[in-house]
Amino acid sequence: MRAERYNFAAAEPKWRKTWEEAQVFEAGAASKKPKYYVLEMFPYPSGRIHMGHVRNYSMGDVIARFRRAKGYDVLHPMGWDAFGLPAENAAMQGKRHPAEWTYANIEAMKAQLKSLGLSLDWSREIATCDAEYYGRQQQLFLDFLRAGIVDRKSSKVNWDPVDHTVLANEQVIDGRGWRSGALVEQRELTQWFFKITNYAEELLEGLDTLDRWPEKVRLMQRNWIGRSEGLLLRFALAAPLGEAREIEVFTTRPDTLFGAKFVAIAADHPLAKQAAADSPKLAAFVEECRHIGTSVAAIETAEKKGFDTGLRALHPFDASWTLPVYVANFVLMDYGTGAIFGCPAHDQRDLDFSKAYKLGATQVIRPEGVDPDDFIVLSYLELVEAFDGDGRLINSRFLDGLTVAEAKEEVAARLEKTDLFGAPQGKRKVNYKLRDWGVSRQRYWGCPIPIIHCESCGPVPVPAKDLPVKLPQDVSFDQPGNPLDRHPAWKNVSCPTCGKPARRETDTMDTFVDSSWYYARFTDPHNAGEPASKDALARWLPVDQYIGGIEHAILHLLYSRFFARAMRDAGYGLVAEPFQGLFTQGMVVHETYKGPDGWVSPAEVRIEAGEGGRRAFLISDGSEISIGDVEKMSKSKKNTVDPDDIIQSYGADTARLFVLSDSPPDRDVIWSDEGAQGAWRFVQRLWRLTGELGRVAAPAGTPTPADIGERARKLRQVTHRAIAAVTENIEGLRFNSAIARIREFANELSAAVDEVTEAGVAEGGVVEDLAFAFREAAETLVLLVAPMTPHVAEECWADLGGAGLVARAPWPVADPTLVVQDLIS
RNA sequence: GCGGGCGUGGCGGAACUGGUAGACGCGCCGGAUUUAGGUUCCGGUGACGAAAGUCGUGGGGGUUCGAGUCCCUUCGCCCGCACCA
Repeated sequence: MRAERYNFAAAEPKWRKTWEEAQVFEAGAASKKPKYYVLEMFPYPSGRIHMGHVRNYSMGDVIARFRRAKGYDVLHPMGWDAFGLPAENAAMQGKRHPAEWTYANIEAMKAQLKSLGLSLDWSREIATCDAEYYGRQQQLFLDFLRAGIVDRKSSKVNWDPVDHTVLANEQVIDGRGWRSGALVEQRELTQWFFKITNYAEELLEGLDTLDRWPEKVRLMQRNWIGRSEGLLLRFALAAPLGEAREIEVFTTRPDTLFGAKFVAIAADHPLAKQAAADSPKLAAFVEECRHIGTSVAAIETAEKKGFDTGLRALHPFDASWTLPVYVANFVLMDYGTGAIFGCPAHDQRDLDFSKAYKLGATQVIRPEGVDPDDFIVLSYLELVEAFDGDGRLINSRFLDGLTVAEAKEEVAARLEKTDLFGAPQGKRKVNYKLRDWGVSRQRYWGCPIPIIHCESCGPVPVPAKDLPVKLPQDVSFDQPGNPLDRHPAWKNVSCPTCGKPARRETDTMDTFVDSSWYYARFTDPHNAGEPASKDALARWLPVDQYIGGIEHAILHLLYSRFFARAMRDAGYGLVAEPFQGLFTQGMVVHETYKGPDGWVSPAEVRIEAGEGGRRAFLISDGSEISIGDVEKMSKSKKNTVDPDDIIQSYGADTARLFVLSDSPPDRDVIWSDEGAQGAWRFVQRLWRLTGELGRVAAPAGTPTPADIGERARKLRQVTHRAIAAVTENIEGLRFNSAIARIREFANELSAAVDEVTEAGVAEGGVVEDLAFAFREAAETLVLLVAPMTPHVAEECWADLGGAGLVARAPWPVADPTLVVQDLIS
């Protein structure tokens, strides 16, 4: 007896068990098929999944199921980005060991993810905190070291005083630590670096090949790499200061050299420090510059300030022409050489500075087709905007009349031939904003850097046979800092080379290292001898479709792109671009509620809708509260919805359907209970409609009747047009449109059933051709909706008497002759 | 400042290379069913109009037989980067 309502609570676990037992989702079973690798950014095991995860993984699952149906061998794995600070913080507060905390969270989240019915290959599960994983990462580190991609150098680092660790430049936002929010201090430390700058050009060029990435992300990376072509140029000092007799600057505008009015150096520039030694006032100014914040507000409001060092620089083309040397607050030590020459007429900052210190300005470039009288100013104080466009050179001696490009070339060519202190005075240089990636972190819960420091031999790699260097379990978190540093038994070892007493490197790797190669590990997740076999990498990489949040547009994605190249150069034969297609999904947002005592969670709120609009009331006492803006789900605003609650009351299919419908996947989707109910109704409707269709459809396996009548042909057209449209929409990742089209198809089928029922054809069996068309329509509906709502699809499929599992059924193919529109004049 | 995205009913949003604007859903209105429903089913729903019809894709202009879509111009919102020489 067919149940009137679809019972998700019984059906969902049943089908998940069936899939698992049949190992439907394990990759590599049929390697003759073409491969398709779909990957969603793996989660941090915080303990609970949130709606963002549901959305992210539902999208990936639609793609995985769709591709599987299209005949691909699909790799769709899942794992855990399991190292990181929260585990240590939890350890400090809750007295639980980070490992215990992390693995418990993984278990809890895994159960939640499983309840969503995702078509994941769990046999490939990895956690970055497993020695099985991080041991291979240590191997990679040593491979990179051998390949010259790892460096150890003393450098100024960003020190987070709250988290007691070093941060990469990418992890400093507005001068504050990205996690702690603490003001970052500068410290001089010896650190391990990955030489990502060696790959700057390649990483930049590679962006052009990524035509399935969002333009926005490619641009963000391009800006981050920050390539600029220019000239390194040395100014001789009129009189030496101690040993120093020159200043080197970097410029992208050597053409404006005859418009130079001053040279400016950063407050941290060695020359500034030297000059400050003899001048208390200059020293005070240098100190002041240090304290100016680098926040957005500070930069916008900061005046251009400077201080004359008293030094004078000689113009490269005219030794009788001296330029004052200023320390200036707008010159950055960590870009270029930390020194510039200022051309006020053609650079806004230089103009502001020049006006403040009365340094003058000479216009040396005039746009073409402009009346000189309209362009040339009598006094530079009349200049409001520096002209940085194209034109021809004026007031520039031998450069006069040349274009900007020609003048750049001319100046570079001349200065490359000019000698200054035994070397060419100028040198063409491509400069990048990108810095080397400092990976040392003074934390416990991370991948140990596999190095032993020996007084005689220096830093010695841990021999391959001793990998993995495992984290010790017996550590304490009763004081700040790195517990590894306070663990003598672990720390003190003998040197692998000379056998003398030595100590282990106690720093661990930045957790971004862990996530920079996990996509590669998934191809061969349990390989105990190497990160992954060449065969496995060759079989599966690159990832065909990667899905995740825009927040990783720079860090994670750039590091991963770097790692793929580094692994290639270390002999793993990886392809350069790890992610062929990238999709950045929008957030799940929810309206907020505020009562007299602050934010109220949706679970405590009852919504009443009427002609006066929607109103919110507290369930507890019935008092009315206000409805606020729709915002990103967050604990602070209490506007979160727990996926578990939704799955409990509506089932996984409903949750999946809703996060995929309504909004385009790259935009935010507003979660609302009304919307969830809409999805719920459709899941129920699928079941009901399948029953109705089953009543008028031919039995499974009925061959196409020779004679197709008009009514049947119309129905087949409806079916095949739906196939074509839904297929196209899923391929284009327009899941919202795909679902809309499926609902439309369902509406059309309802109408068709009504029609035949009214016409009386249904009772006692419809005619053969129509019964066949209904059979086709019913199966098609189930097949099309299966990637989104896989459980109910299986239930309907079984009810229709379909062969095998929907999860294994091939995707329907649209008949072109049925898809073409009838001509309308 | 530089860059990216967007502007369509009460709301989220459809509309392929120009071809019936508003698919699909939410909400709302009406009806039905039920011992019982915040969760079921059916119908209606851009605006104005009694109707025929007219007007409608941020504003203005243009190309075209035909424009949400193409061109010019203008207004507004969101996001990212930012003293990078």
